[in-house]
Amino acid sequence: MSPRSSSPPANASRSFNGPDPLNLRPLLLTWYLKNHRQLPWRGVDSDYKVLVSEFMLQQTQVATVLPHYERFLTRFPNMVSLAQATEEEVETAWSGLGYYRRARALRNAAQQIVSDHEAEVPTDFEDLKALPGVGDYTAAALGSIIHDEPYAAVDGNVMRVLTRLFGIEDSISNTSTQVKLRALAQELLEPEQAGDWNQAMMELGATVCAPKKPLCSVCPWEEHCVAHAKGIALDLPKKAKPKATVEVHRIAGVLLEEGRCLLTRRTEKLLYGTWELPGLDLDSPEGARERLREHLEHKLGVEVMVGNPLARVRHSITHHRIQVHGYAIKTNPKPRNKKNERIWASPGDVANLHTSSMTIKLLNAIAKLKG
DNA sequence: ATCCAGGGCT
DNA sequence: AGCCCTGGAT
Repeated sequence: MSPRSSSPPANASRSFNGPDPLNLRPLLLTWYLKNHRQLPWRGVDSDYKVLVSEFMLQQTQVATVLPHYERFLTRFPNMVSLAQATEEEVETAWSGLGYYRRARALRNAAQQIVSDHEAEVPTDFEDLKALPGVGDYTAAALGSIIHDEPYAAVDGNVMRVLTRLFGIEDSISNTSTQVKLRALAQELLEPEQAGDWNQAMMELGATVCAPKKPLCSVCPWEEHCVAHAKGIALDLPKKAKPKATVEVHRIAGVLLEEGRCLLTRRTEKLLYGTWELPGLDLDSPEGARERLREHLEHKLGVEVMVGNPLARVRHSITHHRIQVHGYAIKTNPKPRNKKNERIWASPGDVANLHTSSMTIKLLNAIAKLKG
């Protein structure tokens, strides 16, 4: 056994062992300035645009966000227009993006920014975190990108970069690991260029330090990366096992009349409040027809006849695997529109309602059938 | 068809 | 710790 107690770690002032920030920083920043993607919210002098982009980018990848971002900005061009919009208007503009709570939070955040911060995204970390829908990550992203405040932003990309760079094999599902990674990110941060630094970390994670196909040969940190040296990059980050999936059968009634389809408001927790074809969620498809008939007669208050299955689509939400069964329905008499509950919607109307991708998929399947 | 990426709230 | 959505990769 060789004695090792006599030599303290070279980086004793830091909470981690491994590459030195002073070496790492210029490598990443140079790489970023040369290689980053041109995105519509990058390099703009608009706190509002950054705010909208950060909310959309929560749990959502750039490619998915892009088309929604442009539409949303056209619809709500500035902080005040968003603050003054109704919840319904904002949800509609958010349709298809998912995690609809974010749309409501964003509107509420805009209202708070207008009323408490003179319509400008605040600078102080606690003020940022006090905004609805803003947690540690988003507060740091907004503060650094808009105001160049030295807050380290740690999202999933950054956690992947850090666990690989330092060869951290603890599960990132543990809160304690996340705390450790945030501290690490804060020490690594280039405090003079926090906005570029955070975006560089995320850009590296998104484009080079990818989950399945890391492009180590073009990584500015290749020679410093512990996981790369050990050949375990693909094994990191470690995370907890996902929950088992639950089967859900959505039994929906297709009421068609002169090119219009009857939609009602969803009352189940999943996708709550979105407009959809009327029906019910079941654990199994047993007795679907009869259950649907009872449900619709109760819900619509008319006599209901359930016909043939018209279409079937699949949709997965988190750990729910949903099979949507659409049955042809005849009623007597025809149910009437009812404000905020029932609407006979043309395809054009559907675009102006708060819907989910599940419903759009089913409507598309039916439209294809009918030609 | 399945797997998996991606933050905040309660 | 459990819950929420969509789409791209495989």
